[in-house]
Amino acid sequence: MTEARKPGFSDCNNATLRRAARSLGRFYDDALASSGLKGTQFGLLFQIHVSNEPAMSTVADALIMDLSALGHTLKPLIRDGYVETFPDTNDRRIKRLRLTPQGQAKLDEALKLWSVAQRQFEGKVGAEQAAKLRAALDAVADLDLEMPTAAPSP
Amino acid sequence: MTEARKPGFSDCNNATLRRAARSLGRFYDDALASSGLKGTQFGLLFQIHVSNEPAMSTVADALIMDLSALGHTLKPLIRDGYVETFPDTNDRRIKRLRLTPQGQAKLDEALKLWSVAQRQFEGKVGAEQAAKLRAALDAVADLDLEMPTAAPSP
DNA sequence: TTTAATTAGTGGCATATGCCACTTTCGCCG
DNA sequence: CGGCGAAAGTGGCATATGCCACTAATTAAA
Repeated sequence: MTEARKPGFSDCNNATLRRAARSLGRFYDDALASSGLKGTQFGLLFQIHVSNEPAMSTVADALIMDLSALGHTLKPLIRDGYVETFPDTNDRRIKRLRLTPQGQAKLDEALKLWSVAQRQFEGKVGAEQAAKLRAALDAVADLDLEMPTAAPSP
Repeated sequence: MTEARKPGFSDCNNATLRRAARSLGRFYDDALASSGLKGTQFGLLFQIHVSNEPAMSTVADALIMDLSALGHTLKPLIRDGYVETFPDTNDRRIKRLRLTPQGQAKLDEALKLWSVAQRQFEGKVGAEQAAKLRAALDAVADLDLEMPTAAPSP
């Protein structure tokens, strides 16, 4: 036996990941609080900002997020006038996204707050280490995980 | 020139972590689907299982979760008869938690499904690597992060 | 011991996410 | 061309999480 495992911390990769996400999420949320944005909203605005008037499905894909979940998450941002949608000229199914001027301004404001949190975090764990962790997380996120369900392809 | 670069989306530790959590969460959720439990519920049942009739605040603490959030998350599990509460004999403020026999059975059932997912995951990234990642995540979760902008304590 | 400060939970409100059932469009055939 | 299956979104339902305001019970002060 290795050691007396502390009774409470499971080996579950998922549980560990969620726990860390809750912890870090609160930190970033606190940092962004004065802007009125949550960490997720900031991330979403940023993703739209760096994309080229992306379709909703494109953003959902990039963030590995359910399309309907994206739709829901987008609502408060549209309601508050930070994001607007407009139809694709070629495919009427597609709704493209872009930041409004206010959205752009809000993002700029939030970026300042974000960078403080980011520096704070990297100061604690080290920029190197943080980069490595992000790389590992991206690798995990992009894994092609599939449960060995019955009947793969007949 | 330290500037002139837009912080790539992937530079945000929080966004990267959430993205990975969404991805992995879906995988574990899929694996547990037939049990009717979500990954978070499984984790919560497990935490209660390995603890000794813990108080709600103890569980919330272990999972780095807001106490009220725990209360909400607990509701469906109590409603479905997997968890029950009972008052602490010494401190009437405290509500302790335990699994019901059905909860225990459901956990046993879910553990089988979970281990398949867990093996699947570790088969992809390697058990060593997975353990390292969990350690890194636990370290991040337990960091004492605080924004320096907080009011100076007199 | 009466009171102030703290701790444990609850309930309400708001966002975050997912799945499923539908609807509208497209693109691809036969 | 007409129909069919895939793709993009929407809306509803349910869980996941947090914060805030409030209540009840304890403990530390005065």
